[in-house]
Amino acid sequence: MEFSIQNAPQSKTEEKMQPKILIADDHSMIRKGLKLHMQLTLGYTDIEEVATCNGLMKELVKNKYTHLVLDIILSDGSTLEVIPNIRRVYPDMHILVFSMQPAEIYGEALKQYGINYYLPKSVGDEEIINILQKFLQNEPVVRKNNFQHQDNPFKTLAPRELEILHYVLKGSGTKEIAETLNLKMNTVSTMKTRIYEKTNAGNIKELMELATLYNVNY
Amino acid sequence: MEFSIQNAPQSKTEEKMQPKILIADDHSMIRKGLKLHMQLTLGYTDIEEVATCNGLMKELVKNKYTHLVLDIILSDGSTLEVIPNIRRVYPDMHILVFSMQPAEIYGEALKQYGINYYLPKSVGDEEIINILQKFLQNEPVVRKNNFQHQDNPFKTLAPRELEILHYVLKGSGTKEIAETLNLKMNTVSTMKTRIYEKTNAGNIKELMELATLYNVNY
DNA sequence: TCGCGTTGTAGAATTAATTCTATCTTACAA
DNA sequence: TTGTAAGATAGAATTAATTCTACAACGCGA
Repeated sequence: MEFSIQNAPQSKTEEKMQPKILIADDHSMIRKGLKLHMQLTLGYTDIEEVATCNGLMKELVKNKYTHLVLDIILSDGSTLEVIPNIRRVYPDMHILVFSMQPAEIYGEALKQYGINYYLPKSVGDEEIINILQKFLQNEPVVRKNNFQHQDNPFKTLAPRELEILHYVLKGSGTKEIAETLNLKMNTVSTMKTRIYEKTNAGNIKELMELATLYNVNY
Repeated sequence: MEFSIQNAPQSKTEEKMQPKILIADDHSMIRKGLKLHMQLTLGYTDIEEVATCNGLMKELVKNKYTHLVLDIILSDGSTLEVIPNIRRVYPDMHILVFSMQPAEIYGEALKQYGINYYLPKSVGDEEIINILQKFLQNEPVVRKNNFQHQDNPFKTLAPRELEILHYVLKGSGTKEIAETLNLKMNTVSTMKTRIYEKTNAGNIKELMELATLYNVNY
């Protein structure tokens, strides 16, 4: 995961401007926590909050914001759906995604959208404040990319493995797959093992998440 | 869902005591939000926080608390697992569960554990403060049980079954779950069977989809 | 063209998981 | 208050799944 490149400040004017911050999250306590923390600990005062994608878009046309803190999943949809629109209309907007999902899952997608700040909700208080501070001062965040799957992990799967994958993702059991494809169970097991190795998934859940992420419908 | 019965204050002494509050949640921003809000808005000052079940139990023996605010799922397990222990050792403890799960799912289980306060994270700021206030003043909370979703297949699950479900949805295997919860594999299997029966799910995929649909996720 | 990694397949051995049955407890309705 | 259902737990038997090993076929780079 690579989050080190950061948008340069667009102009002298903006650089001096106090950030105007908008938080979008469907949990009011997260919004309050972020807001109070930014106000009390970091000293930023100009902070608004919304709970929905709809509210987010409305608020954006109503006021000029410089920084957005977005959760991914809101009650009326995913911000992933609206980020491209936001990017189109406000190309200079600074966006930080603050989500429950681990960075590995959405990192790829977010990079494509030019999102350089990603903060998992699970990290500690100090780190949150630390990253937020950098974000609001438009400082780049350097992330150690201790492990990166630059590439779609499914593209290394052999044809038969993809076939097996299809049934696995459908929820079929080993025996059932073996019967359907006229194979021995150990054959199917072997291929399942290879699928898990190649995708680095640790269990069905992870495999399904990866498949969703990379749009592997098969 | 019926949350109207409330523990009576245990004694005159306790009634006058300032509540000593412990928050358990795995998201630091939720903890901070709750804490700051309780301090700034409600004026309670004696508030500690922990992130794990383990930390929760340790903190409970270290200090005498009167009120607990608990998320259900922490990184090292479900508080459903420790609530019975807490109840045994501290029968008078006031407990409020503050969770992402809809009340319909866990409500039954929590009622069995004598938890009378349930607060979904999705509700608004004002309501959170309102319920928290009542909780901390040991006032009963009356809930309108006008909720739909009679057909929610998860609401028929027993407490232990919900616990098992949690691990199943995480992708854990039967053996792993058995070891984690100190059970025999056949016990876990039996409960998995019941979960599948009650939810009418035919395989893990369907179970996960149902869980997503009904918002029963970690 | 040779060799080596990948693919597709299984046998044998082993381990994980389920099923079927049963016990004990508790809650609850008759 | 008593019988019955639901819940939580396993033992024994059985079945499903994995692992470890192997091997033939294919493809491709040196």
